[in-house]
Amino acid sequence: MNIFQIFHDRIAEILGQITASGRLPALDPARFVVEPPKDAAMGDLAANAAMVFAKDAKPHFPNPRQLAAEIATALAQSEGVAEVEVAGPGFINIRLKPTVYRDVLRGVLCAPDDFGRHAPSASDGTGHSRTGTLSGKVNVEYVSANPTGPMHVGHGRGAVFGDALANLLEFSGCEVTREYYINDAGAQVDVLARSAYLRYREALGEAITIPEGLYPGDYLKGAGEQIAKAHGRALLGKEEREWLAPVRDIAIAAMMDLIRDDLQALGITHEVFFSERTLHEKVNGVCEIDRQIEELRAAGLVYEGRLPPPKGQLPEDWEDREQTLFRSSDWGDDVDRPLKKSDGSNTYFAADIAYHKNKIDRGYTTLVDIWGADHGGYVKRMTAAVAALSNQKVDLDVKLCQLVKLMREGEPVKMSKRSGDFVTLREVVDEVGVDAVRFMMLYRKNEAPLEFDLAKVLEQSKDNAVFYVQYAHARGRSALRQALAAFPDLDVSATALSRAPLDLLEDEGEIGLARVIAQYPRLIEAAAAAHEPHRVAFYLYELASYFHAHWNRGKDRPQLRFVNPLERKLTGARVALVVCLTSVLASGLKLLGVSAPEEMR
RNA sequence: GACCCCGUAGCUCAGCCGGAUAGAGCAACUGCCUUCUAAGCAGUAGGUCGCAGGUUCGAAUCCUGCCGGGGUCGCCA
Repeated sequence: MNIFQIFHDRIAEILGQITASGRLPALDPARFVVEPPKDAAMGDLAANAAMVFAKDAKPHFPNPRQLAAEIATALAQSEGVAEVEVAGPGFINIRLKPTVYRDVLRGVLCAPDDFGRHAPSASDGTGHSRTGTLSGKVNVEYVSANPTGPMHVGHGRGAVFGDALANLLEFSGCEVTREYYINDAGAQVDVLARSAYLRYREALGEAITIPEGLYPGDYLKGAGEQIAKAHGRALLGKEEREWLAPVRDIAIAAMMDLIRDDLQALGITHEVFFSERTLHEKVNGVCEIDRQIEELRAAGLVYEGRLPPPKGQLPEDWEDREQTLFRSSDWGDDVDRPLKKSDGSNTYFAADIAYHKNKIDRGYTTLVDIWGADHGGYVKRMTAAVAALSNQKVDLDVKLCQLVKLMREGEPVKMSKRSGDFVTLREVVDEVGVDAVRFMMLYRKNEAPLEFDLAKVLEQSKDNAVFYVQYAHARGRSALRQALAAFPDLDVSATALSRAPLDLLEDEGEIGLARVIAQYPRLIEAAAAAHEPHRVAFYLYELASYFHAHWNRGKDRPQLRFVNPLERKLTGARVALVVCLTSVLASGLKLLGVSAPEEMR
């Protein structure tokens, strides 16, 4: 039950009636919003419809306040409305009867897991929000780290972000596929293979030194042993071109096992692992990438031509030559982009075109790619490509995650050079736990840089948002346990709680809590439409803070406490409220992939 | 040189397709509590929203140009 949605619909209906009376043109209801007012003293809901439509209404309503007044009058008759007033330049402020919040709470109690959820319904029109489509098949591609070593902290951010976004979209009614694009083609995996080959020789007893340019990490020892196990001494002394492919296969598989373990430690699983190499594999002499290029050429999107040299620092080996170009500048990119390297092989972009075409062909209506910020320069061409490939039918939203700066007590953590590596994601997860990592990485906009303080996230204090939110949940669960201790026969089943005398919830703090709870569905919809899971984290913090503040008032005023051994009915009503609260906290935490503990001890 | 992201309180950051007096936490200052409702509570103070224009009834939000920080810039993925 989304009260904001309900009143948006009602106001749209009233506007429709005014239109029918000939005093307004037909208007798009998606243009106005119903939102919580700036200040709770102004009421429960605020609508800006009269101001948004001021221009259209001018002939019959010279100023927005007059239109607002007419809407307000009609709205005052509406169910659940206590009072409507026009304020400021033309806001319509609605004060609700307390029964509305009781209905909301009962809704939560009856179906705690579904509050805020949008069923994957068909075309009832409600799947479309004002900012994005919240229905249909969505592919979220995230992590997609090169299979050349364990994940580092930066990868972790994209991983957590993508996973939470996927959860959020699923909860909002989309059919979501979580996908990992394995960059298992190209020079980097050859370097990996050469590095693994050294480890293979090492596993067979040779003393090795790892030259500059190869991966020195210890994590390749396992791969070396696997190669030794599979091939014995057979690969020793052979030419690289003989051992490269088999070694590479084993090394990549080993690295993917490593990465999958890292992801598992973060609670992340993908449904699809898509191998870039499959796009390069030739069938009857033609690979998927070439096939796509030729299709695009036939469609006039690919041509042979020259590119002006890049301004600024000119690459040393720049040579002006004719090459195969994708007409991305026709679709919003700055210049056309090359698809072939000088040696005739395909560029990464060419492979990515084929890959995204594959996703389009699998029937997704929205594609979301999660990339590191260093790939920012790549966004336009990919967006252009998807637009061209799908004839603008499919949306691509690329979300860039900024880098993570690891701190400890405010001091930057030194990157360990020990294994030729940085601080791995696994080390961080092992040190502070998956909940802290996930929550903190989501407690920031994706495009803002993130400082992650290893000491702070373990603090058990209000300064630490993870703790604060989880504590609110634990505290709520504890209240429920206390109620059961005071009234052992108290029925806390969903049906019983939904029949609790909620009209006894009269305190401003209780009503305020209900008000924030009622905002959850709206928050979810907005966060999902904007592809911004961080909003969920901030909402949870706010909800927790309302709860803690109310709880603290009970210290001085015991009559406000949730459990009162002398007041069975009142305790029942407050327990119902607390169950609503913990349900919403648990629901939001689940979307973020963070646990909702029963206690913090 | 071009493109992308960022610039909001001393610090770290929110601010939901333009909306009412720009918010929170930390730090600072002032009180309160010394608990059994568990790792404090309440309050005060603090901002030319980088700068300058523009769009409009209205701009932190949209547009343009600067300034500052970061990133990227055929044949790395």
